[in-house]
Amino acid sequence: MSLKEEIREHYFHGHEVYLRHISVDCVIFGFHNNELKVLLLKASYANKWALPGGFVLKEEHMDQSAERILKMRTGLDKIYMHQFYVFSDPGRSTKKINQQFLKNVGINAEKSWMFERFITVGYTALVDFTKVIPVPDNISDACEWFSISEIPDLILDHKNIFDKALNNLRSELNFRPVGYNLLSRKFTMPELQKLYETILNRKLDRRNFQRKIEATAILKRLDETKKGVAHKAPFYYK
Amino acid sequence: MSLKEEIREHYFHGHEVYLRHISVDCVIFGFHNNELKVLLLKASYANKWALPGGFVLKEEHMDQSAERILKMRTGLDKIYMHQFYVFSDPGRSTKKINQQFLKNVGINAEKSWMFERFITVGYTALVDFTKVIPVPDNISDACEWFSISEIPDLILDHKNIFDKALNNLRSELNFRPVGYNLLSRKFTMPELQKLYETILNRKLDRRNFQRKIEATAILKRLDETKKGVAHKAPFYYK
DNA sequence: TTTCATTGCGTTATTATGACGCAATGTAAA
DNA sequence: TTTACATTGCGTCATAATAACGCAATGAAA
Repeated sequence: MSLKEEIREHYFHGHEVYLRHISVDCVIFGFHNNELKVLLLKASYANKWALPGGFVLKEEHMDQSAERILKMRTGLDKIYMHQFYVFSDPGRSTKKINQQFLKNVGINAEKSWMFERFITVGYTALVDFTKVIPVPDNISDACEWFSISEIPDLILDHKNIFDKALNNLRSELNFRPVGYNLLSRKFTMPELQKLYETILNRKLDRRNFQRKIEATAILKRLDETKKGVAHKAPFYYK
Repeated sequence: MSLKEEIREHYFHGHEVYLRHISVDCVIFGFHNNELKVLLLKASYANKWALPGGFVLKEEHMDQSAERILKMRTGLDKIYMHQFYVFSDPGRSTKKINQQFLKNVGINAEKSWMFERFITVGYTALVDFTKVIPVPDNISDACEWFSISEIPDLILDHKNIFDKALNNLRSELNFRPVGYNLLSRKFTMPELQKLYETILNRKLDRRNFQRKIEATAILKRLDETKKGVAHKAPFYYK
């Protein structure tokens, strides 16, 4: 099936496969070069970027939809995903953007389930940056990581969704040791601290940080040390 | 329009007014006689009880749907409602229960948007028990308060929804002074403490409790005292 | 060999939390 | 009228959690 046929199929018969009015948007966080990143898709039809999203199959749990979307965009499996908010502003109309998209690919449509109103559920995932192979979906031109300090223009209310996800991550970090899902299996304390500082957007005391992490998280210290600049840096893993 | 016609209208044409596949369920908490209560509807067609629920109008924000449902069941206006979770298990089929209901009222239907799968968003509200006038909806026989220690059999996954709401309330109470939305404008410290103890399901130290509340919440102490048994009980209001 | 940024492992001060003492109050019983 | 007593306001003290900082050891770079 050609891309155009796929799109036609989706717009004219997607409602036979997916639930109407409901979508899922994923805010996928990664960490690289001491920067917190988020995975975005290039929605060239709107000349903007977008969060990876999708729809809920008729017999599918929404958590599974989110995991399916994550898998398709990153290749990653069995990552814990967490719903954080429902966005239901009736003003978040996807109609215009879908019509523009169809026009671009040369499809005429008066009516489609995709023109109707959508309520979207936001999900977050914390992934190991190095394990991700970004794959755009078939209506996007690119799938790339963006530093959270340099988010481009996003379609619809995706900036709002992203902001809420980041706030959610920040508050969650305070009372759950969820951070090292963003790092590789092996990491040093300074690396973990840098990650926390980036997410929380403030400096932390090196010594207090180490104490607190060792108290709350179940980490195992390895004898191995890092080869780099100054002094030993024992490795930890979860 | 007769009730039967209303029901027929809802089952056969409701999807022209509401979004398909999406519902809202409200867990409305109150406090009375030193007990935490929840408002339930008698779904006699299933011989069980149910959370007050409803659907999302085509041009309505979901928060407004929840407020509309609250208003209809309690008469209360402008109460802050808070979404706490999306329930999307494909196993939560409303089809059977709706068919049973239609059979009871003597309507035949092969097809209806109400037979399709629903994803529901849970909302909580904390209300002043004394201000509520419970009103059943037109498919229920009663609307009553139940102590949370004596929840009857609930339809579908409503018990699960209720449990999640209660957990949500408990954890929220720890870091936000949200409790006195459940009390009248004027209340004493012992009353507020009893409320907290009921929600958290454990005893609290009287003196430490007072200290903490006065530290976190913006309460104003009145000169007025309670007429009752022993000693003065200064009144507070928010 | 020296320099120096970085790290591991501490101390001290401050604040938050939990457990409890005690005198004052005001209704109810004597 | 007097006494008893449950309850309240206001306090102390011990412990735990948090924040701020000292210092010697390390090991690559100068």
